[in-house]
Amino acid sequence: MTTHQRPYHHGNLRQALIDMAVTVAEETGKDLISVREVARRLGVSSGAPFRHFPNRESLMTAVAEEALARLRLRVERDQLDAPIDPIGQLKTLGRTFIRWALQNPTQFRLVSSRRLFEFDRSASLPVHFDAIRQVTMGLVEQAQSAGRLPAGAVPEMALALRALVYGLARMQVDGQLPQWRVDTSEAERTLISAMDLIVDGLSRPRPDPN
Amino acid sequence: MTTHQRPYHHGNLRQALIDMAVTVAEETGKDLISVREVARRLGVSSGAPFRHFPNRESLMTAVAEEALARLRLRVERDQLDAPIDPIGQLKTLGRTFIRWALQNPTQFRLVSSRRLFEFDRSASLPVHFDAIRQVTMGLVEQAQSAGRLPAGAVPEMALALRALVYGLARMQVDGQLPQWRVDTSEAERTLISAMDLIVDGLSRPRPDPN
DNA sequence: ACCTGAACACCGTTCAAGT
DNA sequence: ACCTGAACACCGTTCAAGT
Repeated sequence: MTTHQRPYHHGNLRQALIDMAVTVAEETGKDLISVREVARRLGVSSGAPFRHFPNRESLMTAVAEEALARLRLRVERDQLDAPIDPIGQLKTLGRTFIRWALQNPTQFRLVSSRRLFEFDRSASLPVHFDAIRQVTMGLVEQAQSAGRLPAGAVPEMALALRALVYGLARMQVDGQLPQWRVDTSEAERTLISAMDLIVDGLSRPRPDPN
Repeated sequence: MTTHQRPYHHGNLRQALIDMAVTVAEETGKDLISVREVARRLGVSSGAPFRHFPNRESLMTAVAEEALARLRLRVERDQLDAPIDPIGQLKTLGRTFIRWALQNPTQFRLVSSRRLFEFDRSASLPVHFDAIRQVTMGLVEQAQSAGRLPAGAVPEMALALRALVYGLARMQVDGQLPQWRVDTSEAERTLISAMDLIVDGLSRPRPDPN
């Protein structure tokens, strides 16, 4: 009976701003979105976003927080179905990371490059980040004590393995794969198989159970 | 005898714009520099830069072209003094890349992320990029036929090794190392030793010469 | 409580006019 | 040939006023 005029109050503007920020970044291909454009696309005035976020940086922080929480969840969920051996679990971790990055390039860049907000000013970002890092280090440690990975400082090996998957994912997201003669359609396959190549090259055979 | 009033014509504005763009990016910590600020800092009008570059993107392309040419030169020069064996040469290549990235973070990000210009629209960027890629693949091939690296597709192994050093360098430049408990003062050492850990873990002993 | 819309100090880019 | 400076259509952010 009432005409569906947009109401004066939006209702859930905060979440809508977070979602629209990602959409706009994806559509324009620019990481630095315009708050005015986000507001425009949501049909609110240019000042409205600033009722929910003190500035653009804090809107970007909210986007990053949501994204990293999702990655952590996916890491933890995927580990439940992973093979029993630590090498297989490390590969699963790498796959989860690469797939998430390729499916959420905007959020991946935002969370990773941190140029659009202050990572440490967030309560949740360092916590989620560290949870994933602890999973990585735990698997490296297990693999080493099972004799499946060469000895060496755990944090350094974990850093190197993370750098490998981070580098692979970023090369794709940064558009470098065409220069490496990798077709977009087979990007994910190629990245995962490049990771496997390194992990398999590093890993020692399962010790004879006798 | 004449007072040193700034002359109407700058003389070498093109190069000055390229250099000042990097300086401003480094000082502000923002990759997206303002052309107006660059002009202001050089004491020219806001329109002057557009006599030398049709738009900001093309100024950034010029910065990237200069930077990548320098990296290529450094790669080629450093290879001359590298150890004779291909594993040592691969490590030297990785070191060159990591050091360059850490010493030129702004240019590294610009060249790598490519979000501020069109990589393929440049005549020189793809050429320099490919030169470095060919060096990488050549070393991988040599190492494999000497039995020092596990067998496997050369392009994939080269991609993986590049991703490793790219990832390591980017983690530092993106400010992630504090979360990995790596102190800034020892960043370079740590990254290089993480790379060595992987390359050593991958490499097979030199075959007995008998 | 939340939103509007004018205002301010910025941008990138253009272009007629100056040297 | 190269540079100036006003102009235009944008920004992020603030804030009095509206609902």
